[in-house]
Amino acid sequence: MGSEIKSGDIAKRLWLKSAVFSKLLDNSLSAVHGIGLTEYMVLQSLMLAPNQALRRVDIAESLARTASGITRILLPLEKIGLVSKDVNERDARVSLVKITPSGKTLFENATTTVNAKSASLLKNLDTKQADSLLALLQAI
Amino acid sequence: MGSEIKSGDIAKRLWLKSAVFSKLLDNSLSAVHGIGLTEYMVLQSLMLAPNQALRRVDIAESLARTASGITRILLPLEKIGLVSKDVNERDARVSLVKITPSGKTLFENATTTVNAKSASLLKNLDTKQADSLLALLQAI
DNA sequence: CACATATACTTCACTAATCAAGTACATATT
DNA sequence: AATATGTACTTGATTAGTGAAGTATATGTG
Repeated sequence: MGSEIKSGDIAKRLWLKSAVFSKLLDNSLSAVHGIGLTEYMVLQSLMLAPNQALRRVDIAESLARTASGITRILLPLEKIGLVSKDVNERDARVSLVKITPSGKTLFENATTTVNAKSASLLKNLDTKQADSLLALLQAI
Repeated sequence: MGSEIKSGDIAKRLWLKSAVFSKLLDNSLSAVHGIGLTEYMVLQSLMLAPNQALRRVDIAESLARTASGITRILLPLEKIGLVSKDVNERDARVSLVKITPSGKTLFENATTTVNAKSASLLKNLDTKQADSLLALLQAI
């Protein structure tokens, strides 16, 4: 049953490539926009959300982090005004997070950086291969 | 130029899937074998090396970590006897790392766990898709 | 309604990893 | 040979993230 072996190899490659990509993307984002990759991903979750607001637990869920991790990430983001707190009238436990106009602007600019850097990291792949890779990553 | 956008999506998916996979693999390894995923990857680097010995800088390079990170990872691995220090007569700066017999045994067992867990995480993919994904991850 | 259980979030203590500085040794240059 | 530069590694301070415990609020059940 060689397919298990192959699965292990896929997982290890995924681990390694992600480490390389994350480091380079993180460096680019920090240098140009002053936020890290995880912070960027938080902003993206908020941008994709209906009303551009989410509960902390939902951000955690969507990024495979813990609630406490999200609490810590949001502190500086709020301090520099990229996100803001919003109350939920139905449930006083939740403190909704909303992306601010300046958060949106920064996100759009940062997205340009992420896309450009990613393209340079994936320059070995032709269009068909890139489509295929994206589809496979979405399938798993 | 939509290909940049796609590249960004690939990078983000890679980041997210790797987080999910790493967490689950790490949990399985810790529970069953008492080592983390990074420690497992260090052992793998040593297993694949000629003579099953490597310099710290080479381990760091092969795993996309820093030298100081490797120093810290090796401490407990040496303490529990999975690796051992070896001197290099040509160059007194380097302290070679060698996998021990018990390190080899543990690595073989841990590999079974990694492969099984990975296969379960990739069960959505058929053989052809898995081949394709592995090839693409190796190409980038 | 009262009470048990569940959920959202935060805080504390800890872990894994980084970067920068320091030490020891090696290699090249003069 | 003396000195400068480079390389391998370690250490101290810091950062990002985790897990467990605590607080506050909500929901379901006798």
